[in-house]
Amino acid sequence: MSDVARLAGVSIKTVSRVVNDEPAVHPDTAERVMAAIEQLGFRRNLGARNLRRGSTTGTIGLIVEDVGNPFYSELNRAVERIATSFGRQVLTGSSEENSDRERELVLEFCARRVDGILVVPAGLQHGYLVPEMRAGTPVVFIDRPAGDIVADTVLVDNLGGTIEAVTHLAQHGHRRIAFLGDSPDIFTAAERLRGFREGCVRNGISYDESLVSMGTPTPDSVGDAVKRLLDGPDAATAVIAGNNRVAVHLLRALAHAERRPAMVGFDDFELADLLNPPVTVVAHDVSALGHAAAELLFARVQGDQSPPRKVVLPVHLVARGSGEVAP
Amino acid sequence: MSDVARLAGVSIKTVSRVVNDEPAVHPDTAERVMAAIEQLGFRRNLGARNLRRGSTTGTIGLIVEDVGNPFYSELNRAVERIATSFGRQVLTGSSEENSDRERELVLEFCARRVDGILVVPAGLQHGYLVPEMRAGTPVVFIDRPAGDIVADTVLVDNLGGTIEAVTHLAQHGHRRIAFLGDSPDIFTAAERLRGFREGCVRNGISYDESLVSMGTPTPDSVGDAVKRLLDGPDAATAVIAGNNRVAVHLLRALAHAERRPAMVGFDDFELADLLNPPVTVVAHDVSALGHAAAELLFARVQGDQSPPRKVVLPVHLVARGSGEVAP
DNA sequence: GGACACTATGACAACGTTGTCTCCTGCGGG
DNA sequence: CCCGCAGGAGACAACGTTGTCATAGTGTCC
Repeated sequence: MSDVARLAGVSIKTVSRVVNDEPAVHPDTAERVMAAIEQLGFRRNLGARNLRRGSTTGTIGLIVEDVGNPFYSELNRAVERIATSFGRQVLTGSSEENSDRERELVLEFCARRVDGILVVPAGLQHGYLVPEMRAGTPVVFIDRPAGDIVADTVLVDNLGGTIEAVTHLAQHGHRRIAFLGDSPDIFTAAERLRGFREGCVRNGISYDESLVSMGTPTPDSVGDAVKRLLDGPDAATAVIAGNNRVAVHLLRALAHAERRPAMVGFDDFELADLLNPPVTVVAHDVSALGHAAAELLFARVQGDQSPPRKVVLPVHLVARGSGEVAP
Repeated sequence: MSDVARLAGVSIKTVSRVVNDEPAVHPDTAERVMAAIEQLGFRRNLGARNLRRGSTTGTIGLIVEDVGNPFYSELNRAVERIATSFGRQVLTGSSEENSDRERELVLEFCARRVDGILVVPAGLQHGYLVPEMRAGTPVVFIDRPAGDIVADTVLVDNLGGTIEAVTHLAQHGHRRIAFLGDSPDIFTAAERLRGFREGCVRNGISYDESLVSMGTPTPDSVGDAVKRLLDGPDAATAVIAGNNRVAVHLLRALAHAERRPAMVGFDDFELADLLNPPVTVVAHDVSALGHAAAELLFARVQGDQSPPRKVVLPVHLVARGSGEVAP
């Protein structure tokens, strides 16, 4: 900046005025300054600016499990859209479902003085956030609630969605329904399992623990579960996939099975309608999730001091075929 | 920081020494300082630190067309992985295939003094980058080359891949092959079209322009093209989808067609193997693309001054069924 | 002609850090 | 007893900006 000032023959403050479009600069002077800026390729240092102004940094942080997972990337996109409309940039990070990594990312973002943080929490302990939140960094939890603090949260109706899935299968005559879920440490997985149990109760189906398999989904783990649950005289005639990754592994495991059970997945996914049979899912609007969370965050950024809010977005069952086959 | 200093009864410089793990601080003093830090919830301001040290900001920028597209989110993930290994954070942005937006994002990132930029360029003019690059911000182009400057670039073998696709179809007896591509303004689309033409020549097929349809893929545009190209006496018996989005729309358009042509897609996608028939694709390793680009960028960040490099990653045809049906 | 308003500009401090230099204290060796 | 040296700590400037205040010049009005 001082280089520009020297070249234009003005003071550094005048350069500042020009780059900030402040009034009270003579057009001729402004033009000289602009020319100097152009010539030197000057670009103002936003870091220094933010430091001096004590203002916001114009960035927000987004932490998800894995930015490469289509579910989270759609979320990322929705968040980015809102952030852009508020003139903010987005710093992203993948926690890899590891609470230490989550913490590290959050604190790193705080040290960078992001204006706010959106997080799909991996851990259950968020006490470390208290000082940051007290210091004025708003935090909104997405898809899963905070572990041990009260904070803004946006969720989907995991319970209701899974109940709906069970009911749908029951209405098509299924009495033995299996449930394949992610690790029960994950809120959504636990909640959906709860919904499964509740759904069984409501539909007069006796809840059978031997038809439940929970755990981080891998091709092998899901394949084994399929063998175990869908074989034998007491085999399940229908199966619910607890999330999109379970669903993918399940579909692959079933591809070469002789007898295909009815199936409903939680989370919609691309091409679900083109499979054979098309996959019935409990769908929810991931964009809306990101949208709602980001809107809430920016309300906080702009000073909203109301009590922490908890938003639960609706889900709806999309019947495509796989869930409508008889036992 | 001065609050911490006051509380601990030391100078602000000593606090600095403690948070930087500098030697020559008495253990007792350090402990007092740590306690004060804990009590006040102090977190050092990285912006101020970077300003003072004149060092790197510890961030890199990544600009893609759409962070929500699985192709780019996988890229994002690969980049993030390398960035993390170099202790950097990633700022992401979606250009939406708009060159003005691309420029805006790049300049914004530069103003934030990112250590380097990875960009899937939307535009063809990159002269605006020259001052930034001269000022020391390395830039690596991903998936598409820079328009009018020489710069590091990582591409995939679009030409070879499409030739391979045509050859594959020709070997299965197809003589009338259609090509559905994205807008020809996009480098990869143009390159693949060139590969299509070259593939026809090499396989003794007369290149028929009426079997080509280029343009931003939408369900309607692809649906119309399908009707036009796959109907009538001179209809194509096989079709090549120029990228993953064309492929998805194409599959949907073909789902209810009476006669299904053979098909090969460029870009692999999840569940391609589970469709009926499974989709043959020209696959490439998106992670490797991000990996290579990020590695190259960090080499530059760390001072590599060698001439700009151009890396072309290989592709390979994955035969799954849809490309092996006879005319 | 002096008080006043207004325009255009600059000097200087401050944002929160850290690098450099200086200072103080205690200790061991001559 | 004095000197030098090392460990521990602080004063101060500087990073690149911008907010505040001051200043000089130019009309304008009574």
